Amino acid sequence: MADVPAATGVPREDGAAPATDVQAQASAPPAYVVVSEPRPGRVLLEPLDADGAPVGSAAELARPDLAAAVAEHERDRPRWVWNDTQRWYPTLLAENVRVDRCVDLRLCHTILRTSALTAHSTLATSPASAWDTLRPAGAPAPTSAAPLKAAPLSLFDDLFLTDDDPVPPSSRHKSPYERSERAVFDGSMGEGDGDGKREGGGAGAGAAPDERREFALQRDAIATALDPSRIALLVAAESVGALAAAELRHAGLPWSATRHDALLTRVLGPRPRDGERPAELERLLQRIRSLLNDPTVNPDSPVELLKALRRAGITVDSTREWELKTVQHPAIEPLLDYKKRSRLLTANGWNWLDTWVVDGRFHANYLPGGVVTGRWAAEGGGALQLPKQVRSAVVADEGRMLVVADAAQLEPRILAALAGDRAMAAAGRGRDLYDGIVASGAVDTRAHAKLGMLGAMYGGTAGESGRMLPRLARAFPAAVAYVEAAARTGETGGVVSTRLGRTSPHPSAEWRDLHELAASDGATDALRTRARTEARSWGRFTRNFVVQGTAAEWALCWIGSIRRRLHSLGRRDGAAALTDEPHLSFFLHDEVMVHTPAHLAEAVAHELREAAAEAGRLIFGDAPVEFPVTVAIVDSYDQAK
DNA sequence: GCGAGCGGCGCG
DNA sequence: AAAGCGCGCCGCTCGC
Repeated sequence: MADVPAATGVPREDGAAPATDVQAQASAPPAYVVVSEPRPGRVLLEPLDADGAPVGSAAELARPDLAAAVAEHERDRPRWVWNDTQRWYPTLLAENVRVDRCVDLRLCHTILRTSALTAHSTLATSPASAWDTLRPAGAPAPTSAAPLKAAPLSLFDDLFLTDDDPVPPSSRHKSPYERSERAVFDGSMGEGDGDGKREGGGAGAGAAPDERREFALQRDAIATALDPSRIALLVAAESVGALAAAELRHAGLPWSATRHDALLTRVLGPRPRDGERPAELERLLQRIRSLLNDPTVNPDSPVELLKALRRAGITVDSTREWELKTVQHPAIEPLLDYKKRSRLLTANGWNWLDTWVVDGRFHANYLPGGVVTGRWAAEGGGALQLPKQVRSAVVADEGRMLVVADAAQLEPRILAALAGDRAMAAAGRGRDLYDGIVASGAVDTRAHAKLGMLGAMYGGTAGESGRMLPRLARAFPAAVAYVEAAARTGETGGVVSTRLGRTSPHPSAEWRDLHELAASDGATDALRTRARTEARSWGRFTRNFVVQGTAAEWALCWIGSIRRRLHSLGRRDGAAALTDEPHLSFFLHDEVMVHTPAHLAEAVAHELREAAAEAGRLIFGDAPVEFPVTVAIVDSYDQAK
């Protein structure tokens, strides 16, 4: 059992030592500062040493004083430990306070509760707590009219009522967490600091806030994990991602409302009055109605449209674009044109512009960990679905440039590294991976290589994609075997994990019931067929989970490294605020955009490439897989390709 | 009149 | 060319 820390008097009442005294009293700067809210409007800051034991004095202050206190502490670059980055960081950024590092307890809790690497830990085996149901804090809407959902009720009020439990013992072992987290994201790689041990220390008596108890549980889970360095890197990356997400939202994507309006006017006609169709849509509507011989049909209604098409002798099963394209009929061309332009109006039209672009910026709300695989989600404005059609409205400020980078063939490269497939690694070395697959002789064209690899990673069996699979399996047996094994695990109800240990959810109770029923003696053929369909479907999910999830981990490490490098560039350049230095302004799974002073654009491009190589090393060590990025330095987003 | 669910389509 | 993974958001539909 690990040490039970000695009790230390931790002043926590009003009048406790102000934050500025902490450094004077402590022999060494705190490794962590835990941020909590003992009661509404008050904030408690508790410095901890590298072992998680209290050091110096805690300080309680009023919420408006937080930014100044954080800025003061930040000189020592502690890791800020808080329940939810989205809850604390936006207000700090609003006061121009940037922090280097944090532990996002909410996000890390989710990972550690479900990871196969920490399945035996106290954290994972304890009954569910409020940490399991905590939703990210609702971020403030960019305008009062913005349709962001209201912030969900905080569950932390409950947490503060149950803080009398004993503090769980933290591990005596020094986890690689310290080392890898610093090496990764602080630029201290190779400095070899942080190995000095301090055993014991006080964990405080009784009244520790839930954040500290949760933090101790998480540290224990990491230290006792099957492969601590992987899960440690994952939670560090997840947390730095949370910082980056808040900074991305804070900075926003530079957006020219003028250019956007010009684009809309070009495609749709002048902005109509509320409730009216733009002229170009009206024109197309009349043509469609006339050509279908139906003076009232509404093409926005799939039900009505389908009926009208059938009356006109067009037999289709849906009104999807790809199906309509197979039809020969004069009404089809204007109909597809209508759909295209109508989509622009409803998804990214004037209403979108009014709602989401404020003072020349689109402030997307990114949700780290929002996708089950570990990808980010986004809400509000469809940030992760920005159509290529409107990217010409993303324009750098005067004197600045956009540096756009995307990871080339990221997912198949991730698979090659995961599977240790030397042939596939070689195919991607120094060139486009799909070209390399063609050069290997496995398939005849780049399009086939891409189709085949996507099919292998998504579980496609039909058509061209399925036909490529046997060839790929011969040329790259390790890679194909890897995803096949992941699929098989899912089909039989098992869980799979990414490289760093994010673990897939278990199939639902209904899924398991269906399987038991189908396996029993009296099962009908129909039931068995359904069960097999469901099994394959879940197998496709787990198959893709390992690749998409590990690619997301790569992206988190990339972003963490980029963020550190850009800040360093900015400091050397004398920038005072986040938005003065080169900063991330957009993120899209395997692509980033940096908004930078023009004179630093080349340096930024260099750092983006270096960061990609660093991400590969962090996750895969010396595996001979390259992660090249294509970089474009442009004035507007549409120029990057 | 409200809201869950669906069809459709944008992104990776 | 139109299957296979992960999302968010729109307008419409349909049941309450």
